[in-house]
Amino acid sequence: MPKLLTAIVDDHPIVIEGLKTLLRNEENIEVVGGFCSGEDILSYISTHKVDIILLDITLPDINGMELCLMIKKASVSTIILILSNHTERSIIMQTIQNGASGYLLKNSSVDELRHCISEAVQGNICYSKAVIEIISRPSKNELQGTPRLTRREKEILAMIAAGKTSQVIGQELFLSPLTIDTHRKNLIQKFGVKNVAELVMAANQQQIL
Amino acid sequence: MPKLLTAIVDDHPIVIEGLKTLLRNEENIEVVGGFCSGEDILSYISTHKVDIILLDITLPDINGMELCLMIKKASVSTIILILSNHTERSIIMQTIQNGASGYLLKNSSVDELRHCISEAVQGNICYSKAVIEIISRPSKNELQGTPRLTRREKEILAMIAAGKTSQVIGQELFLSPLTIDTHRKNLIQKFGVKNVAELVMAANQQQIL
DNA sequence: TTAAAAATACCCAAAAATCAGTAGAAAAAA
DNA sequence: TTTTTTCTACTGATTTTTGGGTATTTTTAA
Repeated sequence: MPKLLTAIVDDHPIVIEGLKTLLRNEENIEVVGGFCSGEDILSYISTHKVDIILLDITLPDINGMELCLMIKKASVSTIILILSNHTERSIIMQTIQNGASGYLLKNSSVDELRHCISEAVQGNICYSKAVIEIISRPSKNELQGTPRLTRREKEILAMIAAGKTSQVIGQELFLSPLTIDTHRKNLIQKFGVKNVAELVMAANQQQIL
Repeated sequence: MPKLLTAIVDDHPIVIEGLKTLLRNEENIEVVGGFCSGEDILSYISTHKVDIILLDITLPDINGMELCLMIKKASVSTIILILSNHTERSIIMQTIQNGASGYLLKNSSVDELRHCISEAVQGNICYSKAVIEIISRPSKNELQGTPRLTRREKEILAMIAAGKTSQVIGQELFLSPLTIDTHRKNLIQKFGVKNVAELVMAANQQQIL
């Protein structure tokens, strides 16, 4: 079985060296290079085959999330594992959406890295424990500040967010536009916001929409 | 090693029976019951220990995403695997955020189900192949629909989303409110929407805000 | 069954947003 | 340096929203 050609992309050369050392003992992995910028890795993969890329989010020229997309565009079969210190869920989700096969924090154990690599080469998506916690956790936070909306209110909120005016909503629901105005008013009050722009924003943050 | 106590929640009894049959041969799994509603499973777990719940999204009384949260609130240690036909990424992401440990489509193979269960009991999050494709595939919105915004437009968009009116924004940026109106108009045009509600919604979906 | 919550509908007035344009100045790109 | 884009600002008319209320009916829950 041929070794997995692995590239490391990180703006800190020390991190690259550390990873190289850690992976030196892995039987099925061969580190083909360390790269400090998005530019570098993109130009490398245009001429060389790479099976796995360990990718940081913070890079000098381009952010790792977008780089993900570009790498995948250049080479679909290359597996990307994010190795980052960023703990925001939005970033994690974005990378996965952009084609990454996993996300690990930099303090992950070698075991976790090994496991994620093996899962990833099988076509799975794999997160380190700490990342799973992040993904699973914030729902509580967001749920607490969430006002309880009635069925009608949720329905109308969605229609407002779709850009419909009170008149239109009234027509579609066979209600008086004045009723919709009342619901709109109540929504704005429940969320403690000033207008629909802020309302839609808040509803989005609380994942109601 | 004790068997994993497994509950099946689905509004179609046939699906429950099918799963029971499929899992009958599994050495480490014992199906403790099939439940047709959120109510049923919630009342069951209040008095019985359950290790794994195979959960459908479509249920008569409550949707599976919210049920996830409620189950986790009632019993943190219970592992939830979603078994659904819904293929929208937003639903998949939502369940994971609400504490599910995996998501499989109903046409998944038993092998996949087995693999996901074993990953899940180890504390990992696991998706079936088809689901990974959905997660990885960038949505139409994201591929084409993101308009290029100027610095000023981004700035003003954020302020609009914060619920500020043109007057207020104008004051804060030392610009005429009429200028802000123009920017607002351009934003609405660039996004191809009708008003700020839809604008904020679109900006959120495209992760600009 | 009775109380509470939700859904419905209205009034008035002020504030804000939307539509449909034009247009000069400044900054960035070619 | 020229061209293009961005940023700025305006007119004027119309529509919509927002803020302050009230009030009846229908559901839902205790």
